[in-house]
Amino acid sequence: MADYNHRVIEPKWQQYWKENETFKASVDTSKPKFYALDMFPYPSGAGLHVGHPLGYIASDIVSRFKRNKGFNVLHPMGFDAFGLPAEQYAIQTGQHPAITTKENISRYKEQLENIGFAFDWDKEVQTCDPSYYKWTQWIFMQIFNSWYDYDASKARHIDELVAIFEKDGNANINAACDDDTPDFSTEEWKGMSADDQQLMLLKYRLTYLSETAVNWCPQLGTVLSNDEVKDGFSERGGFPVVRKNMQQWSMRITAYAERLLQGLESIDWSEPLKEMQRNWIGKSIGAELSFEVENSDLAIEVFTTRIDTIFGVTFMCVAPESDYAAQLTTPEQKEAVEAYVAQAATRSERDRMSDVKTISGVFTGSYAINSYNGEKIPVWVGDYVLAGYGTGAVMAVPCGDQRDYDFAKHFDLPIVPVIKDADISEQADPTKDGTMINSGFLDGLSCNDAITKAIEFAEEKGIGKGKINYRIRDAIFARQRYWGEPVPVYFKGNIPHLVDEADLPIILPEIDKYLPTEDGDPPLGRAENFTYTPNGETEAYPLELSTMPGWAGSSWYWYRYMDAHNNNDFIDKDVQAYWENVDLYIGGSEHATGHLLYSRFWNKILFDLGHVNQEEPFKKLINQGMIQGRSNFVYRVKGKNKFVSKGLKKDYDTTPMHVDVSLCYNDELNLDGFKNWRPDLADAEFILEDGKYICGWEVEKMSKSKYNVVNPDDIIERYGADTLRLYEMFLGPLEQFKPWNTNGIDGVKKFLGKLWRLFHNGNGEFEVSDAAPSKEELKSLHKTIKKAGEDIDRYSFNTSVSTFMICVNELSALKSNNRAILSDLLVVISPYAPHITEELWSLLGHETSIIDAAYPTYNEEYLKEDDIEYPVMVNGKMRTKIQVAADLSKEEVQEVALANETVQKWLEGKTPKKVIVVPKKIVNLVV
RNA sequence: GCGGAUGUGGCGAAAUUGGUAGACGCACUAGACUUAGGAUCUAGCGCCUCAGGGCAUGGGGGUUCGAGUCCCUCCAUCCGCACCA
Repeated sequence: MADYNHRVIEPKWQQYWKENETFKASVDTSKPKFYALDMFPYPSGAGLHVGHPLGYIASDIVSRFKRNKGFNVLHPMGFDAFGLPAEQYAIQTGQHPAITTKENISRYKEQLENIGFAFDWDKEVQTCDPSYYKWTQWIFMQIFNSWYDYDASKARHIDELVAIFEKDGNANINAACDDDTPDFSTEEWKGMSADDQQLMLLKYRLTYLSETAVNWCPQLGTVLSNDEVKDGFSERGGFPVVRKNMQQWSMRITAYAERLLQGLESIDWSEPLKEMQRNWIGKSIGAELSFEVENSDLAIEVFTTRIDTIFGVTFMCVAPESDYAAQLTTPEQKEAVEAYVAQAATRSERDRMSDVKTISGVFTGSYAINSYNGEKIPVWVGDYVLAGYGTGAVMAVPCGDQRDYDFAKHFDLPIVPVIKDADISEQADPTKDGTMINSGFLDGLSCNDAITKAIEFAEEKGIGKGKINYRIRDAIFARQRYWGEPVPVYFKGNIPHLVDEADLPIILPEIDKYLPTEDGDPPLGRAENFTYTPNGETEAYPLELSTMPGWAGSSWYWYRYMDAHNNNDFIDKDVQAYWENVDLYIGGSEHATGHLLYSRFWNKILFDLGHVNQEEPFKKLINQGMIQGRSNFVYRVKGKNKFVSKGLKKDYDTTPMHVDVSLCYNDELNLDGFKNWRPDLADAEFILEDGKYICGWEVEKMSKSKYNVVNPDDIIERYGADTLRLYEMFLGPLEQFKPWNTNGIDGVKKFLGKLWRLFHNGNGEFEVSDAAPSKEELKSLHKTIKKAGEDIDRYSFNTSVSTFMICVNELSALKSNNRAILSDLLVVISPYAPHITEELWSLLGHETSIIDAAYPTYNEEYLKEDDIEYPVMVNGKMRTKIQVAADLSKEEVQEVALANETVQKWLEGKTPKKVIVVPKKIVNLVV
């Protein structure tokens, strides 16, 4: 073999790894473990583009590096295979989503294999596989059988709750439950029918049924997720979407709000990502307060973070959707309020959000009593109050809250200042520093002291208490769709029961059409005999017709990889104890408040119930930046089939037009290719500059319609997988968003050619020397070993590629072909460019894969300089450079510097006040 | 509005702890070898200046012998949340 030929080498080694099961990982307690995980892809019909593998390449590099370092590495891959596009395709074509999914997966696998990843395919999981979703259903059952004990701060088995109810009723427990849960005694519990007991328990279970609003599209006959709805219309088809209440499964993630927040402190995630989760959880510390209503038994409950401003409350405001609105309206105001509520209901969520400037509201006719000063305050309905947050009612303090202020100004309600020196002539002042005025017994206190005092008062009078509120809502756990996991629940009457564990999995049934039934049931309603007969009974009961949401299968998959073929358990306890959790997780930040939050939630439940030994699933998380498309443009002269090169376009009236990026090389248009691209361009004419047609470009999202999609297969065919891998890393920092730009790829390809030539003589024959390595060679190598190792520790892959280039350049300059040097160098480069290094490694005569080679350690001895050059500065300005031996002390360097002629001249006989010698860097004399 | 990031040559970018800013690569220029190759090798490549030297990390100010890095302030771009009481 002569020249470096990736087309021969790469398939050869991919085949070798496959045959030898090189990447198979199993428990080995003699070695430390390392678990590298990628967010598994949804296999879409479009296949992979060059942006997808970015994170996989990074995790692959770390995996291979860790393996060379002696770790037992688990690096699996699988597919998040339930999802909407396959179902959509099924609705249109009638093809079963399983077939579409299977085809897409095999395409994805082929593409992934071409890149040479060190995946252990034996551990592959597919969420749509019954042997996988059996355990998703099993986990659902564990969650169903749990309740959350706030006193113990953990989930416990529902049987323990039943035992408590039997002993003490529910008076003494502090559990997460529905808001409308009544108090009951032991006797009352025992007096309930079995069904009523079940309905009561459902109010405590960590997954429960409740009425929730969904986006219902009557024309499509289906429920849509929030991101499928745009401005009140379905994204697909543009049909109107309405809010509709449906009985659905939810997961009580709110019970875990505090622990999800606290847990962030213990994990190594990026600050922006943690911040996103914190915002999503939305903790706010305040107080809950109840206001009596004049001439009524009702009380209005509010949540406030500023109870110190209680004396500044001049009105109350309730959300139009809240029950308060109807309850508090007096007969005189009935007509006005009903009209307002009806009008508010027609405005879509989005209208209300985008139109925050318009102030609207109406008086209910009722008055509340401020228990702190006995004052009568009017109760209004206003759509700036949200039904979904807090209690759906607020105490309005116009002096301290801008929305209350605007409302008060608009309806001419009083504004009472309660903080000294706050200027509220133009707007509210929400700041919390100052002393209280007009505030009765709070006068003279600071805001913080006033909060404490006001809460004490409320507690004494029994009208309120300190409270922590969270913004996070329970997660809806049902989709009225076909292509998802069936929920392992059947109904006796309206009471849900779990199927027997032995009957798992509940297989997704075949149906004739992937659409809802005529009477509006989900697609599963079409299945024949989709029923369940409990053990020992003869009657068949209907099964739940909703399927699980997309996030179900992805909320535990990292555990299944550890023990993918286990038929007896979702994971073997010992296997889990060995692999623990994920050491490095790489994926996009778009999952910040979805997958990553749900996964932490489920993991905590599994932890509480004793199924896993780690409370957090992902120790270290990196968000790889998206690779954007780099679109190319040609400029058509208006009204003509003539195109003008970018540099000359200012002289013409032109319209830009996307051109396929594969027709451009370094932004120069391939004219013949362009003419053949589309029939209407066959007789296109060009106005060239310097004989070339130069295209314009812009960074956009990679998409088919913009003709900027780059397929990794094309890059691999032309440049090779090793070049692709190195180049994606070389493109810039992993976390950064960056456009794909093939312009620089030649440099990386050249580097691999140079590496190849280090091992070959001028005739292209393999030739290495067995001579002892020279000092320069050792220095170059050890510098590289050190830098590459440090770079991986801080996930700086782009700088490592530079380091390799420098090393290869240095060795070429030294005409080095030393076996020992090159052998170590190969191991260092192998995580990045596995194929070429395997080939050269085997040419060196090694019989095992380079992935099992020991990573070389560097020796400081070789890194020492003979002489060090110190710039000598006087008052920070550079004067001269001195050469000194590397092992001189600071004082000795200082002496040499002071003795230097140029420096002497500058100092003009003066003695510097201060001399700063920075080791191996610089000498600075301060006069 | 709130929160978070980012800002360095023609371009992608380095600079890990405050210590010679621009490593490495692309593009560009010149040359060598060839006798067409999108090959390889060598050299040059921030700006100004005749030079000594000066100016440069979004703008302005500060701390320091010394600032891309720390502090204050303003500007621009991107992302997330958004009437959250």
